Amino acid sequence: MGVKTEQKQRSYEAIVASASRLLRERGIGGAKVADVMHGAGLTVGGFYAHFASKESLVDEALRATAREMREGLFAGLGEGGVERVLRRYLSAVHRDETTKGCPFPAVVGEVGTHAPEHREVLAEQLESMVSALAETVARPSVIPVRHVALGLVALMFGGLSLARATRGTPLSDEMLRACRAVGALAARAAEGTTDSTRK
Amino acid sequence: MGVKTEQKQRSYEAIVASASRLLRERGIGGAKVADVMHGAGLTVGGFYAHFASKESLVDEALRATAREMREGLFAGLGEGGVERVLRRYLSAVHRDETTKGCPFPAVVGEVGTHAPEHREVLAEQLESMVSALAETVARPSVIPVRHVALGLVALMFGGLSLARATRGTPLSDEMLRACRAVGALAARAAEGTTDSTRK
DNA sequence: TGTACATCAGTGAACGCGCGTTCACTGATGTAC
DNA sequence: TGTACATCAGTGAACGCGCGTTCACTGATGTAC
Repeated sequence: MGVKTEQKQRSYEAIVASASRLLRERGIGGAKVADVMHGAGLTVGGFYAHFASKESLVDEALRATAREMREGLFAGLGEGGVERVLRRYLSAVHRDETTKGCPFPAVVGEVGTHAPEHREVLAEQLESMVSALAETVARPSVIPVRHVALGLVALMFGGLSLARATRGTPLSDEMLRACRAVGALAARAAEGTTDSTRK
Repeated sequence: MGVKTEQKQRSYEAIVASASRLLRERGIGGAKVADVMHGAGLTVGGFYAHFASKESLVDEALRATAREMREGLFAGLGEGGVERVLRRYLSAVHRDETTKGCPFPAVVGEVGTHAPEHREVLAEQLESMVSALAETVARPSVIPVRHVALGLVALMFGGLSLARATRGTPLSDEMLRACRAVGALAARAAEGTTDSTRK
């Protein structure tokens, strides 16, 4: 097991890439096996030569997309990079390019309500994101750096999810803007900086 | 139209109440028509004497649950009540009682990915929540009160959604606690209060 | 070098199941005379 | 007061469709001799 020809490996990667797109765009239920295979240039029947079930494909795509997001979002950022992360994550581009970026808005609701089988993988990927974000939080901090990171992840995820769900209404852009402002405010307050009037 | 016997009106209310429970617990896709009717003490076939489609039931239940949440969450709170709202919303009880409370964690992901037909109703109910929360934000504020409310709603929604999706893992409780702290920090920072070391 | 056979990735139709919706029917209640 | 009929809320089986999964088959590639 684990031994694959090059051709099969290429197909496997095409399936994961297609699933990664569809999972973010349509969620777990919306990423249908036939559509995923079609997106990989293959047909339905071949799927089970690569994965034991749709469930394991979703887990794999969730890991792949979360890692990809971290690589883009935190690239070249260290301590003090929080505001840049907020601007990248809570941008109109990120909201509108639904096949790329963060997978959480498309899957968290489903995992919370009727797909607990993905809870472990989700928690593990969320933890990775929190840890990565914590690296960009300024020290010293008036509350634990990890708490700041957890709160900011909730704000970012919440803001993006709500902005996507209200796309096309005035609330959507407003939500992104407000979350960037409130996130920056919280980050600076945690830092202890009292210059709260800075533009 | 609009004319109903008392009996039919009672059945209608039982259906909406059942849908309100199931919608919050299982989301739009998980709130199946047969289950909703069974929860109301009726059978499937009778559904279409009350609603034109599942879609209109979901809209109705979304309005009902969001209103109910606002009535509980903001009851007896005025300006300066933000921290109490945060403690109520981001509590373990609210996370665990999935048939009650906020409907957003169960529906926002679906509306964003594959149920745009509920976008209008969702946006309207979200707007009501933002307005209600804005009433509890302290004035004067260093950024618009409405922006503070938008950011806090995103933080609250995001924190509750993530805590529910990771229920049972250590991350879940931690997320609630961190969001309460970061929310309070942001609210105080907006207020201009510099006493950021208050316990 | 050629022939027979094995291996392997992928195909596409079919299966089983669940869901929203429809519809002929039932049983209770009200009304005309 | 009793009988025939209309109305109305609800029943439960059936329909059509979509989805995850299975499976007999195909066509290409590799290997033995």
